[in-house]
Amino acid sequence: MRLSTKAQYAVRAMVDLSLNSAGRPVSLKEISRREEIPLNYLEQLFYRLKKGNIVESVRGPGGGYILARGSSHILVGDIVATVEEPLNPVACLDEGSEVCSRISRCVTHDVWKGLGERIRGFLDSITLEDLTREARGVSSEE
Amino acid sequence: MRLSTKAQYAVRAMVDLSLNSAGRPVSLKEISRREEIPLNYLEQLFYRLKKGNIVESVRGPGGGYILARGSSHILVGDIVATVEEPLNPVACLDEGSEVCSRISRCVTHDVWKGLGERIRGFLDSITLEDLTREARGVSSEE
DNA sequence: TAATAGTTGACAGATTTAGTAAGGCATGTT
DNA sequence: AACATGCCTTACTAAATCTGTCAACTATTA
Repeated sequence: MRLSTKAQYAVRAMVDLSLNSAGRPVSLKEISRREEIPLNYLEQLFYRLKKGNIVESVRGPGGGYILARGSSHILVGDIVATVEEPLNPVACLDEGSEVCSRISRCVTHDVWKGLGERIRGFLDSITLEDLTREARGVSSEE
Repeated sequence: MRLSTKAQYAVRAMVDLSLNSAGRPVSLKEISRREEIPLNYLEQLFYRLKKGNIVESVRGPGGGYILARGSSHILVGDIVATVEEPLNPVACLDEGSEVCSRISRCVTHDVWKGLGERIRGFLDSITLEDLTREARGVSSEE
């Protein structure tokens, strides 16, 4: 029941972006250095994040990425779902899946379905703004 | 964010066991046939389930497995945690892990911690009895 | 003592994941 | 126009994990 590093990196990178963008675009190079995430890997993640309308890119020298909307309107669940395709705990909850097998199928099916809903519900209850605010608090305490 | 088939199989097998044990032990062979789960794989699972004190074994002819306690006292979370070792969404929540890296660590750390608690909480809110009762209802409806 | 059934460890094939590499494209500055 | 910056995209590989198989062993009962 592990979350991929994609999701972990993506959330960390988004917090970093939100924290360090003072109106200007933030380059992946910066984020890569600060968060110690391989640049090429970040590029893959931001390619998806852009397609998911979570960030926008600014090309050319001095370019980089900016948030597509206010951080209070970006949910952690959005970020995770964008980079980690199937957030469902089991395969038969995905689109166009076969009917599950045998007797107790519907029973356990509902359990996994409920679990998936809880996971999404929790991640959707936290905004990027929440994390950014908390991060500011944490770093100023030490 | 997938649950392993181990966990899925284990829960299905436990429902089957609970449903078909009328006082007598149920052999893995039976469960394997009904649930279409490879026998050798089931053996591995029940080896763990026994060590986790969820089932007890009866050896010899006519032997098999029985529940270690009433089905209302067996939680789905128990079953899943027993066969799927780390139920934590990220590695740094496991025992004896290193400190996470860089700035936003504590922030995202708490998110994953909360997520893990929600997952466990949900799975612990469902008993084997719940599933068994529901399974009886489902099969009699068709 | 033979048959049944659980016990246990080793292992292999398939799949997924994490990360690397490399080249192309678009944009702004000089 | 040319160059530098930095995003965009595909392809690939090494490692880890997952799923399932094999095989031999031990305990129990008829």
